[in-house]
Amino acid sequence: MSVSDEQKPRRRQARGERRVAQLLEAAAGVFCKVGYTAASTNAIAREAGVSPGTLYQFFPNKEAIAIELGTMLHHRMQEAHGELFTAENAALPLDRMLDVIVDPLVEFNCQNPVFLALVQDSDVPGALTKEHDALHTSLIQQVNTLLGLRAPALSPAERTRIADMVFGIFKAGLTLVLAREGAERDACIAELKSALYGYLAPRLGTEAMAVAQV
Amino acid sequence: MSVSDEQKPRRRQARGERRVAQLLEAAAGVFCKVGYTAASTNAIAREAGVSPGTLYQFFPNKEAIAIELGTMLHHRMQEAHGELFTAENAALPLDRMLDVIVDPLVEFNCQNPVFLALVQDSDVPGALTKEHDALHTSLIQQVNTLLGLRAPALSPAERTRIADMVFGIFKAGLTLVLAREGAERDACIAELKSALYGYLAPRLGTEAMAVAQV
Amino acid sequence: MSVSDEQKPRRRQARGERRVAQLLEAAAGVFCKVGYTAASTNAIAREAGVSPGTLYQFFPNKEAIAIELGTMLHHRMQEAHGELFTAENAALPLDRMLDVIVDPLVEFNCQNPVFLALVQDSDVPGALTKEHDALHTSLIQQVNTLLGLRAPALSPAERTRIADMVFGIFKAGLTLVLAREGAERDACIAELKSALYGYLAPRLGTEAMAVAQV
Amino acid sequence: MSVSDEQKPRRRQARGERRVAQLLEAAAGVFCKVGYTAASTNAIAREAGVSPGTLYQFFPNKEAIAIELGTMLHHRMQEAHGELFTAENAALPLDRMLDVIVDPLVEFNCQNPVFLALVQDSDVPGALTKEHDALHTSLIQQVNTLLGLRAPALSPAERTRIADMVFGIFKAGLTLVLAREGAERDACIAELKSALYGYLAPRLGTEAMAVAQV
DNA sequence: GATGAATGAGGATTCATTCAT
DNA sequence: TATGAATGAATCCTCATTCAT
Repeated sequence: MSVSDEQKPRRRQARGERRVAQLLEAAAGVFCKVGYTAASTNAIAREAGVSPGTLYQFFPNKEAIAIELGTMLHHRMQEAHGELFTAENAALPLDRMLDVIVDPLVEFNCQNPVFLALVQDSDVPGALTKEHDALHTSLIQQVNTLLGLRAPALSPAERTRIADMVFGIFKAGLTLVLAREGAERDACIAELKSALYGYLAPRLGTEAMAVAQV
Repeated sequence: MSVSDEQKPRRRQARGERRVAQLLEAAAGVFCKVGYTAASTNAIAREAGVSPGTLYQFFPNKEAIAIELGTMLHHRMQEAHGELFTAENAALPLDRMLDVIVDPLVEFNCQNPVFLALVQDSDVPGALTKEHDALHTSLIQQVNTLLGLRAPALSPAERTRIADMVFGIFKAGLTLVLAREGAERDACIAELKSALYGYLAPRLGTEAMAVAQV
Repeated sequence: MSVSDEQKPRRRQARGERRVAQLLEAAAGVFCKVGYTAASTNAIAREAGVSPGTLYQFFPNKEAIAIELGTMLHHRMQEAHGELFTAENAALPLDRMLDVIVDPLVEFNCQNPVFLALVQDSDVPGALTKEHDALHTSLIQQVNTLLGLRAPALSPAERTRIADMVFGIFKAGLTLVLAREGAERDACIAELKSALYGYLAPRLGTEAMAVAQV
Repeated sequence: MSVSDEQKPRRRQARGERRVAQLLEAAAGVFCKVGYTAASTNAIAREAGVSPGTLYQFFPNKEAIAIELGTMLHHRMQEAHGELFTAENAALPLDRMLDVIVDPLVEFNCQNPVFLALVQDSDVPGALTKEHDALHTSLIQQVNTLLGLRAPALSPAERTRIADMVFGIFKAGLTLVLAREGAERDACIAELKSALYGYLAPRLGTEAMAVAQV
C-alpha cells in the first residue's frame, strides 16, 4: 500500500488525537483550578474551545477523562525521565537515590501539576472508582518494588506500609513544593528529600548496595 | 433584664445549639462519605432529619457549615486532650514528645474522621475560601510555635517550612491510619511517628531540653 | 388535639397535593400529545407552570410520574364506576354484561385519554419497567378473574389467553373510539362491543347464568 | 449512453442498495429493541457498522428510514406471499378465508417483527407524520377492498369502520402472538383467527360466495 | 423556628443532523 | 461514497438557596 493509503486514515485519526490532546489539556487546567469533583465537562469543553458533544465523542464520561489523563501523564513521565525505580537506582547511596528519583519526579510535577490533583483525588472518598485509582496504585507499586530491591528483608506487609507512607510523604511534600516558587520551592524540595531520608535511612540503610552482576 | 426576658432567648439558644450540633454532626457524616465538594446541603439536612430551610436558619451557606464544623472540632479536641503544643511537651525527648502529641491527635481523629476530610479540602483548589482554612492555618501555627520553643535557632522561614512539612506528613500518615483498623492501624501510627522522628531529629535534636523555670 | 393541629400540616400537604395533581394533569396532557417516551419532564413542568426542580420534589423520575398517573386513573375509575368485574355482572346475559362493563370503561377513557396512552406503552419495548406495567397487569387480571367466574371450565392457560385477547381487542377498539367523535364514536363503541361479543359468545355462552345465592 | 456510462452509476446504485438494505435491517433491529421514538440514528448506524454520515447519505432523516422500511416490508410481504386480498380469497368460506389470509400474514410478521413495531407507532401520537402512516393506511385499504368484495351491501362508512376494527384486532392479536413461542404461539394464532371469525361472521356470512366469472 | 415547596441555573449526557476530508 | 468529527439544543436530573406559611 502507498503512503497515501495510510495518510488519509491517519489524518482522520490525527484530528481526533489532536482533539483528545486538546481536551486532556483543557481538563488538566480545569482539574487544577477546581479539582476533579467540581470540574464540569461543560467547562472542560469550553476550555478546549469545543462543544459538549465533541467531548463525548472521545470520552464516555467525566471519569474517563481523568483516567486517560492519568495514563497520559504516566507515559509522559516515563518518556521524560525513563524508568526511575530501577535496581541500579535502588543500589545507590540513599541520598543519591533520593536525588535521582525525587528530582525528576518533582520536576515533572512542576510542569504537570494535574498529576498531583489527580492523585490527591484518591484521598477524597466517593470521587473516583478503582480504575481512576490506577495511577495511584501503579506508583505505589513501583515504590514497593524498589523497596523490595533495596531491602529484601522487609516483610511484604512492612514494605506495603512503608511504600504507602513514602508516597504519602511525597504527595505532602509535592503539595508544598507546588504552592511555592523560586528559592522557596527549592528549599521545599530539599525539605521533602530530607523528610524521606530521615524516614527511610533506618529502614534502607544509607550506604550503596553491592549489586548483583548481570 | 427580667428573668423571663433572658430565659426565653436562652431556651431558643439552647434549642438552636442542639440544632446546630445536630446539623454539624450530620454534615460530618456526609463530608466523610462524599467529601466537602460533593456534599449537598439537602443531604446534610436530610441526614440531620430537618428541612433544608431549617439548615439555612443556622448557616448562611454550605461553606459556613464546614467552617463551624472545623471550629467545633478544634474546641472539642482541646477539651478532650488539653493544650498539646506546650513548652513542657516541647522540652521532652523527641520520641516522648511525639508520643505525647501524636497519640492524642490520632486518637481524636479516629473518633472524628471529618477532621481529616476538612483539612484535606485545603489541598483541593477552589473548594474553599480563606475562612474555611482557619482550622488548617491554626494547626500549622501551633506546630510552628512549638518548633520555636524547641529550636529557637531556626529562622522563621525555616520554621514555617518545617511546620508545613510536619503537618503534611501528619495528614498523610493520618490518611493511612484512618484507612486501616486494628493492628494494621497501630502499625501505621508507629510508622507515622517514626517518619516524624526521622524528619525532626536532625532539626530538633532527640534529647530532652532544659526548660526555663516559670 | 385541636382542629388547628391537623389543619396546619394539612395545608402544607395540601399545597403539595395540589401540585402533584397539577403535575399529573400536565403529564397526562403531554403523554397524550407525544406519548410517554417522547414526553420530557421539562415539558411536563412547563405545562404545569412550574420549574423542573419542583417536579422533582414530587417525583423521583419520569417513570414515577407515569406510574402514579396510572394509579390515580385506576382509583378514579373505580370511584367513578365502582367495581365492574363483579360476579353479578359476570352472570348477566353476554350482551348485557358487555354493555355494563364496556360502556363505563369507554366513557371513562373518553374523559381520560391518557389511560390508553399509558396502557399502549406496554406494547412498546424498552419504554417501561415492570412497575409501570402494573396498571396493565391489574386490568388483565380483572378480566381473567371475570372469565373464571363466567366460565369455570376454562383452563388457566386458556383463561389467560382469552383475557389477553379481550384486553387487546378492547385497546384496539378504544383507540378507534378515541379517534372519532359524535355519531362516529358511538358506532365505534357498538363495533367494539360487537367484536367482543363475537369473540366471547362461543366461549362464555350468551345466556344469563344462575348465580349462587349469597 | 455508453455502457460505461451506465455501469458506473449502476454499480453505485448496487452498492447503494446494499447499504440501504444494510441500514434498513439495522434499523429494524433497533426499532424492535427500543421502539421508533427511542431509536437513535447513531444507534442504527452503529448497528449497521457504518458511520452516521453514511446513514444520512441515504436517508434525509430518521422518519424516512421508518417509511422506507415500511415500504420494503410491504414489498417483501407481497413477494413472499403474493396478493392476499383477492377476489378469490374473498369468496372462500369465512374460516378458510381467514386461514388463507391470516396465516401468511402472521408467518411474515414472525419473521419480520419490525412490521408490528412500525405499525404500532401509528397509535403513538406525535411519533410520525402522514407519510410514515402509508403502510398502515395501505393495509387497511386492502382490508377495506376485500370487505367490499365480500359484502357489497355494506355502506362505505361501515366498511371503513369494520376494516379499522379488523386491523386493530389483527394488531392486538399479533402483539400477543409475537410475545409467545411454540405451542403457546400457535394457540394465540388460533385465538386471533377465532376473534376475527366471531367478529366477521355476522357481517360477512360464513359460507363461500359464488364468484363472478372472469 | 420550622417546614417543605419553589426556583432556575447548571450538572452530565445524548441526539439528529451537518460538514470537512 | 464514506468517514467520523462537530454541533448545540435538548435530555433528565440536582443543587444551593429562598420564601410563604
